[in-house]
Amino acid sequence: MAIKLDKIFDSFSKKSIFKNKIVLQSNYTPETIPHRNEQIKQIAAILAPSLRLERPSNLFLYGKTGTGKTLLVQYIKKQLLERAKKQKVNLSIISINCKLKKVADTEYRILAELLRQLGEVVPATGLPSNQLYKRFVENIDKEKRLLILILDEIDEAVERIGDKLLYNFTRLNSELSRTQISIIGISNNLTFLDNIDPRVKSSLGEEEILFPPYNAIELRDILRERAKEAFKEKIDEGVIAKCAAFAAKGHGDARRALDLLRVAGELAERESKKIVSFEHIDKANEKIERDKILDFIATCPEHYKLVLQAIIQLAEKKEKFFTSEIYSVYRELCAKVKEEERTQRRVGDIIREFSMQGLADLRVISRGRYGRTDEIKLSIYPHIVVKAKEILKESFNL
DNA sequence: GTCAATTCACATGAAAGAGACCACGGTCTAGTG
DNA sequence: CTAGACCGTGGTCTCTTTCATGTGAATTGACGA
Repeated sequence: MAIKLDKIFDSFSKKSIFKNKIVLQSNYTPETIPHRNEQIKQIAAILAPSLRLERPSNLFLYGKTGTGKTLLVQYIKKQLLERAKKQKVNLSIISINCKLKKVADTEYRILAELLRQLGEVVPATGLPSNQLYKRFVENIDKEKRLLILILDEIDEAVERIGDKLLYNFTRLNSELSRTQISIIGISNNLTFLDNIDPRVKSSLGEEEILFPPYNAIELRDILRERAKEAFKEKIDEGVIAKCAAFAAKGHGDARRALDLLRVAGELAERESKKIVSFEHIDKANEKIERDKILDFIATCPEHYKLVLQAIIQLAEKKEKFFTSEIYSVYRELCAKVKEEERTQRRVGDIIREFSMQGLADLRVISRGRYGRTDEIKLSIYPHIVVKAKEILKESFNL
């Protein structure tokens, strides 16, 4: 065993094809951000007053995933803080990602996370949230300063907990005597502002900036720049183009493109190749997809697995089927495994979740006199289904 | 033949409950001087 | 007298159930040509 591992470690450490892999990770902030000059200028102009301790307008950024919103805001945050330090301006910027599960996806957790970033110790649960709110207000109002609050992916949070908290935040300035606060909201959902409290909308959207998706050419520039940093050898232009094309086919998601390149690099490395080739991109694309799905399956709760098992069983017999069919197969499975069955209402939600995760295609169809139901289709590749079945089999040791 | 009403079989939404986890303050114990 | 163990209360969070309401087109049946 030891010898075997040694071998693997050797081949691994001997010749990495990466010079600096971090560059390809999504949380990396590069020196330059191509094709976003317009947005940088706008945001910088809007936030500039903060350096004179004047409250900048609230700002709302929206655009699809991987269009550089978060990246850009983090970049400007860094610059602003440096500048503020130099000019001795009491400026604080805290940013949280409202989507992070178990971190900031509820009202309590958002407040707790904010407080933590302000240096307080907050228990994970147990306190009433209005107490946290009070503590938050007290904390930021301790001394005169300007606070910029970056709420990343607020659309996710509002969907879960409503716009009450957001409303409170926008009204916060009237509660504060010393500190001024402004909010930067970031949303992936383009229509997010349309269905929230109009008071919040007008306040939060004092300034709005749209991030359009990158096209293939822009993606190529981004990739080329990062690849130069990340890899030892120069990456073939064709490979980069292919990567870009893959990502552009979606909706111009730069994060995806970078992931693709990184995983392709890892694959090439594992094969002890010096350069990344076309095939690696294809394989990487597949691997990312597969890992995502299998990981979800492996970690999802028991009854999700049972429902999925039911879907897979049905999919072996026919292509499309209805909720009720899944439910009856699911009930049989529950009986077999001696699990208490969930209601159809619940199973319907689980199936919806699967479709969100890209495991199934779900379409509401009306069969006229014969009712209305969901038509479901398994939408994972056969070779992944095989793996999925293994995982499922193992997890309820049938 | 046409057209609106009916009807089916769920979807979808809202609310609320169960049970796990946790903080806090009060009370009870045991150990100390 | 005091530190720590132990309780009860009240809070959040996730998963789930219950109850209520919504929905789109095939079917039905009334109606007029």
